[in-house]
Amino acid sequence: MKKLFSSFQGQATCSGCPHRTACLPAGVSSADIAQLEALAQSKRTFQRGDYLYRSGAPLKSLYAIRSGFFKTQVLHESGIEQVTGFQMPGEIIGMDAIGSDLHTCNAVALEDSEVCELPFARLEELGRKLPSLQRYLHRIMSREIVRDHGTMLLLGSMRAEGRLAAFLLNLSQRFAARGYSPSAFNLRMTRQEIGNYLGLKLETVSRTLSQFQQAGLISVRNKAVEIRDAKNLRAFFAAPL
Amino acid sequence: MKKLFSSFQGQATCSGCPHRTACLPAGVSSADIAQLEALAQSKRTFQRGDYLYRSGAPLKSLYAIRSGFFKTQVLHESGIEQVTGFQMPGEIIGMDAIGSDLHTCNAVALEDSEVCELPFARLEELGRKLPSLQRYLHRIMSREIVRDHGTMLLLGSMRAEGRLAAFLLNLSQRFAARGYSPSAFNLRMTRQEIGNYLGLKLETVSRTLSQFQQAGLISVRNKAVEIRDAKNLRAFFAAPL
DNA sequence: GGTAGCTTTTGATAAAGGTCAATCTTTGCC
DNA sequence: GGCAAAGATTGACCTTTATCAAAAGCTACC
Repeated sequence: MKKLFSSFQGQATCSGCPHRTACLPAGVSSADIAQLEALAQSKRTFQRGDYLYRSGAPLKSLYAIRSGFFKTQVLHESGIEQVTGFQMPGEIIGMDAIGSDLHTCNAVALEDSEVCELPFARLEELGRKLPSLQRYLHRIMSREIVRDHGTMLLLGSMRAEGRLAAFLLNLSQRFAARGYSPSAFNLRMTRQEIGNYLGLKLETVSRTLSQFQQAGLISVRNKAVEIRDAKNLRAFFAAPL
Repeated sequence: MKKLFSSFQGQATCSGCPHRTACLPAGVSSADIAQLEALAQSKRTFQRGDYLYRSGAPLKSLYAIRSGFFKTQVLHESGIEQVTGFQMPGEIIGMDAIGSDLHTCNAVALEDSEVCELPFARLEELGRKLPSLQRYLHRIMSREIVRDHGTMLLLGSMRAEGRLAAFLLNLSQRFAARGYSPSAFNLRMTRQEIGNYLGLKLETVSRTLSQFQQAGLISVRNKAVEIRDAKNLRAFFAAPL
């Protein structure tokens, strides 16, 4: 069989996964984990730039990120694109496709990554049998809606400083939730990608980061970021739009 | 029993509802409609400015809009707010609350309106019995995610003209889908609310509408809008951000 | 039916962020 | 290890949209 991208098929086990407390199993009662595990049978790997799925592709599965980083982007017919989010381990992606049975955005690996594949038809079916799984599925979809509302607030009501501050603090908090340092981490995306996500040009991202550094709020060197003054960074949430 | 806002309890019937083909029942096989109808037992009415729910309120129900118009808005601790959408008859709102069991935004009536109340616990339970309902619930949540991605694209990648053109065309298309004229309709929201939704100030909204009128693309007089040249309005989708 | 208070429009000015360009740094490949 | 390509920084300038202000149009309530 021909290999697509750099995918490889492997066995995924939730019980041994470091993200089991953040990922799907977190919402599923322990008695039912085995059935979920049976469903998440295959694991695929990706290299930087590989597509997990493309806009227009039929809905097959949801994907739990096991390692690595992804971005999702929507494309407009005019050629413009908008990054809609950055996803990290333990997060589930692909829910955009449920409404129309077609994916409506691209998901692209930002670094070498692994995902667990969750065939959606079987997930839905299993949800009918396991109320905890059904509930959890609803929860993660709702949370994506709430997250998107937060991004809309950023884009619609905050200036460049506020957007970037919120972005950095959000990454910090998500790293912390995974047991990594909340104050020192590496950005997996370029300034271009950050800017596209935040509705800013890459030059503005670069300038604003430099400005934060000047002010002693962070230190940046390329992709390496250290948050030095989270309190005052948080204070940038004020929106004179 | 004390009346909340201007609510009143009444009987909702899907079979006689003009929005049955757009609303929840559209996805539910006709044999199962009766069970859904039994669930949507109560109907509530609202006047302009009334809250359907508020941020922080516990999840109780989803709501199908039967008549009227709502806006949803998220609030930031700093006091800023962002309108996340405008909802019209046949649309379901309240899904923001499923993730945390608390509402994360306000829903406010823009004019006198009626909603059918769908108690969420019973909806979820019924979903386990009726695969078509389960599927439909998943679909509407996914569609809200996709809609939000579209709004993020507007906010992140388009200039004032593009945002407003997209906004008008989107309303047009949704009115058309409900059997109203796609070319002549009344805005239910103020310039202020449109601007808040689109990340623009009300003056910019007003100026851009005037500019569209000058160019012969639309005619506006207060809330009354007529789309005169949808083709060229569509051409404003180009994004020099 | 008149008046107070929104809402909308339009103008003048200012500020935020985009554009263009040059330079420097990092990364990846032969 | 060197070189090409991609990514990041910084500066000068310009466009877009916000801000402030004034006036006119609607709406609703007494």
